[in-house]
Amino acid sequence: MTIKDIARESGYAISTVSRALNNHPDVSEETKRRIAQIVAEKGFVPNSNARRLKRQQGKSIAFIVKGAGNMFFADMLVELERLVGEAGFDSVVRYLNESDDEVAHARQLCTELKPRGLIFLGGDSRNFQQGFDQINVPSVLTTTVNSELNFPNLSMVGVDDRAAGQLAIEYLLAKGHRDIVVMGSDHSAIGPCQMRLEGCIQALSAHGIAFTGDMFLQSSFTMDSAYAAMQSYLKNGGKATAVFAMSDAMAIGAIRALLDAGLSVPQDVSVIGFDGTPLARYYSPRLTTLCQPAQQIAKTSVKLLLGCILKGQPPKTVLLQAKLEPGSSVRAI
Amino acid sequence: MTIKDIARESGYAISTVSRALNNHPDVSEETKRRIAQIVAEKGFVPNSNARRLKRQQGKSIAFIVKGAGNMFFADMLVELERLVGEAGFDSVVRYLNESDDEVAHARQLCTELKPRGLIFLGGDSRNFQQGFDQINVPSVLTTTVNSELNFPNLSMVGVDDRAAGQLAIEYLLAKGHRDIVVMGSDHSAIGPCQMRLEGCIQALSAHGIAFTGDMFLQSSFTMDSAYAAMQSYLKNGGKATAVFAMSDAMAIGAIRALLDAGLSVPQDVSVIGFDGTPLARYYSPRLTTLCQPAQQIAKTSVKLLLGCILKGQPPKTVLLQAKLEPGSSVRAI
DNA sequence: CTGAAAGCGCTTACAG
DNA sequence: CTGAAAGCGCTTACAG
Repeated sequence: MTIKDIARESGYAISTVSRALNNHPDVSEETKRRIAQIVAEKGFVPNSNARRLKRQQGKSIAFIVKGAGNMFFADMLVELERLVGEAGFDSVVRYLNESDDEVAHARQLCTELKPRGLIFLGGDSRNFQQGFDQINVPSVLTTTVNSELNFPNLSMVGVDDRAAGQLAIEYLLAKGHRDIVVMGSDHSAIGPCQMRLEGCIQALSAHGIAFTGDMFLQSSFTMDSAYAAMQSYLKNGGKATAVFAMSDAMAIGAIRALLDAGLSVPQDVSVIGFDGTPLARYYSPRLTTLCQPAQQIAKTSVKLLLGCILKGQPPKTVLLQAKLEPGSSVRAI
Repeated sequence: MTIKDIARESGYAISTVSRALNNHPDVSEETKRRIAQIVAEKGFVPNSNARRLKRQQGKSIAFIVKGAGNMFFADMLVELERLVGEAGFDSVVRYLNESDDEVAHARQLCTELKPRGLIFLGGDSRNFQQGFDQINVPSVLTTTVNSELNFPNLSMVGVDDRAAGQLAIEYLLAKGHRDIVVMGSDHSAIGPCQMRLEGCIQALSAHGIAFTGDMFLQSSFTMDSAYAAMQSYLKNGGKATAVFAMSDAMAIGAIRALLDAGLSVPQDVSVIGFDGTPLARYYSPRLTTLCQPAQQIAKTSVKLLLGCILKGQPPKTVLLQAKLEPGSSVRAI
């Protein structure tokens, strides 16, 4: 079943059928209607390979996701796909490990798929600095903004990570905690973790507490990894009264390790997460967390991307604020 | 940069370049090497649209997922994508609502994308009975097996849902519970819920307990929906001492509702989940759950699918057993 | 082992 | 408003 069959069936030429299918302005309504009817009758769907070959570009947006197990990204992704779908784009998703080079993968994807746009969920600025200049489709780096990144086709949408890190620590300080530990991924990578950590350090030093290396627990953004990190911290005699984990998944992994060590949360140790995933509200204890405005991030990301693709608008950087959502995983001491 | 450029650059004809690119047997090693070198040098990647248009089929496997928020499916999907990726296939994912007709969507996807195979995560037998005969690519219905489904291109891999339902109830009965409530999605749909419920009813009646409609709480496979279902059950004076929820997400939603009503788990109410997602181990209380062998299901599904696609093997039905994983969300009374 | 040529199913100037 | 024709970048019989 091809456009040829529809042409024969309807009595119109192939080109007219094509135009009708694409809702081209200069086809009479009558013709459009008759062709639409036959198309519906036969259940015809245009071959997207042929279409893309001609158009020399797909109708797709590619998503590059760093960390397949990242709950926050997973939730975001569903929303993002819904939004681009509404705008008539297909979406293709590529999952990467946290350590993979997302920009190199994106370059490959571009030559392969010719997507109209790219959305990165998570990313390391160093990779962008090194290779993003070879990418020329409109892109948005979502959930991270780094002011050092400056490309004519890259928008950024995310929360103010430094302010959020500061907020987390100030909250714990206000609750009387002095012995605080921060859990994040590799902070030498220039990304949200580094920014959040900077905020932490700033807040701590404003209260006369010097940040030292043993106050940082390294973990990837998974429950398993956080569990292991917290377990080894405790084994080494760690005695913090509060933990700031840079994702809800990390927080949950850490809490499990605390519970398994016979400690309770928040009686013995307070824990604050990051992201504000639905799970934070459902976990027990209900997680105190820095809530990222996921809906707004998703909506803004898609809006900016479509603006670039469809209207040639310049890229933009949108910085949103994370909001502290109190749960019951932190207590005052 | 097209195959034409490579042809000019290398001095070979387009057709030879194409054959070299596809590692066709009757191209001399020497030629292959020289062409490979130029391809690497130029960073040439064949246009997959043109390729697919010619071949009249993609190199992709399509995944149809019912329920974007289903944690179990999400974890499965990552593993499935990894496996088909290793075998050299692309994967494309389509998320559907629980109420959508997955077979109708699959049909559309087939004409659009010409995938080599289909993997359904979740599915309603009625939809298959009605429309699957129009799908002719090798497919597997994963996480559900229904003996009434019989198609020459449909494999099924999943746990014995009836036995699993029985197991859950027998466990609760053995712990002394008599007042048990079952939470699942629409059980008039012919699917895993119905099968599990049948197992439940069988186990109950073997112990002299008649199953009545008020012992079933309907909910979709999300935390939110389970929360609402449990909340309204409690509001109506529900007094069960144990809940069997047909997914871990449901169990977590139900637990939150119990906690919010001032009840504690498992002291006041015991809860048993289903799936054995990683979260079950991390939740507190650690969830008692019927663990599906996700790795094995994924591996088997991909093996069967590739067998059908690559070697023309007939479809198979593989029934695995769920295993009760004790946590601390159930107590003996 | 290699080349010239047809054709996959569309879209889109160009003509009318 | 509609049609005839070229061509997107590949693959693959067919011929040599």
